Amino acid sequence: MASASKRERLTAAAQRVFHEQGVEKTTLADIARVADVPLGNVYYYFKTKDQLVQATIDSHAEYLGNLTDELGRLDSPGKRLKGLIDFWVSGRDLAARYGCPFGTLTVELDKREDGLDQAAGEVMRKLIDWCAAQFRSLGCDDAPDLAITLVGAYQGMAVLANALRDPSIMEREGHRLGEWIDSLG
Amino acid sequence: MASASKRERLTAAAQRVFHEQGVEKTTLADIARVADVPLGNVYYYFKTKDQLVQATIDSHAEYLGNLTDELGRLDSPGKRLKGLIDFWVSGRDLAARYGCPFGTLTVELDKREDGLDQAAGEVMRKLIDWCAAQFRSLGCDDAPDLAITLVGAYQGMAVLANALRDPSIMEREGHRLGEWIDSLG
DNA sequence: GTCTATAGGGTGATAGAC
DNA sequence: GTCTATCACCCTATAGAC
Repeated sequence: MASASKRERLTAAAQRVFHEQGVEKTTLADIARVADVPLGNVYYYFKTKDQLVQATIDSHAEYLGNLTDELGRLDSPGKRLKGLIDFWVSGRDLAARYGCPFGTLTVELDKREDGLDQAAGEVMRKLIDWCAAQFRSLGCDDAPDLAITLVGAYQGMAVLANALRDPSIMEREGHRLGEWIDSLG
Repeated sequence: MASASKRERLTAAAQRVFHEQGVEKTTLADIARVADVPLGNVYYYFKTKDQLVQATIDSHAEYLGNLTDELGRLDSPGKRLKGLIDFWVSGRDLAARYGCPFGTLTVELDKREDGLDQAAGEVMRKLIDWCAAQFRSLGCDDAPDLAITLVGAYQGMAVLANALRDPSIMEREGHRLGEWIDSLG
């Protein structure tokens, strides 16, 4: 179906350009050009720019859902958490240039109060809850706090890798987090 | 001097509004209104919007410089680092609503490549270097890495406190960081 | 469903009076 | 030094042909 394909191309383009330029600086013309769709046609698929932002949040949520589903097949909670860390580190070059694809979007949307900020926060909470479940399986009684520490460490290392334009920060911090997980199991 | 006062009012207004709304979404009219200065007059003090962004970065750098100078008077590196953590935690309510005042600015500017991104990165590096000096005084041989971990932990907790609109995250994480510092000394 | 043309509103920046 | 008026441009969104 050609229309579904165009919608997907627009969503993918929006996700990429929002990450590289930020939401506010990005124009619908930017997204239309990257998606190779005429500008006026964008409005057939998304009635407002905010709907493209919502589609981007949904896309991140779906991607994270698939990722945690896959990690869930690993046979121990420690392996699952370390698998998540490996995934984060594998994105170090992109994070060093444009920041965490989902974190920077969340930070930008959090300055608003129109619902899109909460939508992004819910996706973040879902990831934290998944981590907390793994820590609980490891036998930790302060699992929710440990989940905050883990996801916070990732968001923080992404901010610094981005600010200093240094992906190796994420390798070293990822390694440290891996040893931390091992020390808990 | 009235002109210096207006310049300061514009800088302070820019810093506040950039934090609350983000740089891209903020108009010069927003800043002029908050500073109580007529719109056209802004251009007498700052020839472009980017110069207001640069003034904001300089203001953050000066504030952080004053803070580390004050903390430097404490009589042990452990107290200095924990003093920095206390300062971070004391800003938890603002961070939960709008993120770290300097971190969110850096994240937004890092999507550019016009020099303002590097200017923000240098201020972040200065803070990390100060922390590294404290860890060195504590006798740690991987002081630079520990500094990255500490500042990264702060940036990360600020992102999560903001995304989840929960300042208590910064209290708990701040407490954890304090115990971590104690365990090193 | 697809696309062109354009409306309508707002933005950064400037010219020039005082 | 201070401020008003306004330009020139760009953006989101719509109307309507095909």
